[in-house]
Amino acid sequence: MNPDALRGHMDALLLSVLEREPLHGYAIIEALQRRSGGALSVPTGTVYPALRRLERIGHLSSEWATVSGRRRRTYRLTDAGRKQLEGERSAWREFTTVIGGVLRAETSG
Amino acid sequence: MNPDALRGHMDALLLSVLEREPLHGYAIIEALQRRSGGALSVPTGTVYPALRRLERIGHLSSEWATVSGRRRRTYRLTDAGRKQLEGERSAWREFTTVIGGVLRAETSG
DNA sequence: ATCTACATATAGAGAGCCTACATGTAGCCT
DNA sequence: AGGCTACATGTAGGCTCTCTATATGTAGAT
Repeated sequence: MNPDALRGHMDALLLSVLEREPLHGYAIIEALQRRSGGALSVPTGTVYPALRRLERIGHLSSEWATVSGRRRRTYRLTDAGRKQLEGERSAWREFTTVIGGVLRAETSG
Repeated sequence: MNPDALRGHMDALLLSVLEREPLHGYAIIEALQRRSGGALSVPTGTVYPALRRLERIGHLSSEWATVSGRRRRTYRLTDAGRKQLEGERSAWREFTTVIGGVLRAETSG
């Protein structure tokens, strides 16, 4: 998967895996990999900064926990984040329709 | 359309509009707009450098022409460009499948 | 002791899309 | 003559995000 292709879709992915339940960063990476059937291996250097950014703009909130001696930062969707996820989903549909339409275009012009 | 979403898909769009016939930059911009039903307004500052880049890596070739007093640089697909377009199309299908799958995921995990 | 899995974080690089600006022709209108 | 719009190409610089590489530390197995 070309990294550049993920641009602008990372937020949607992260919000999406957090929709059902709060997760910490490491678990989010695993969830993305599992849900994508192994196609998505998003590096920590991408995910952790992205999560912090999403928290900064109010789409996520986080709290620390210690589980069996290891510190975790667990993120959950805020109300704004849930609303944002809706927006991301409809943006995704529009995006695929538009780009897909151009790529498929067999008609004149 | 969020600019970042286009990242990594610009090449596919440009190669795609050049598939049937050679076009110059300005006409390419119009073609993208027309084919997308008005959704894509790609600025000249994006298109012209991108076309040059695609020529540099051998996916396009160009030649100058003067039409009614105005200079045009007309781009056409090379064989490599045509092959690349195939690759872009299958990459697009995989991309939408993977991301779409994660965004839609309602199943456990 | 050493290795792997778990867990978070940052610095810096790289790339590409955008805004803004620069340049010039043609044609229409006043 | 002057001004406006459409046509046509191009570059400089900014911005933002993703990635690579690196750092730090715990737990558990060998």
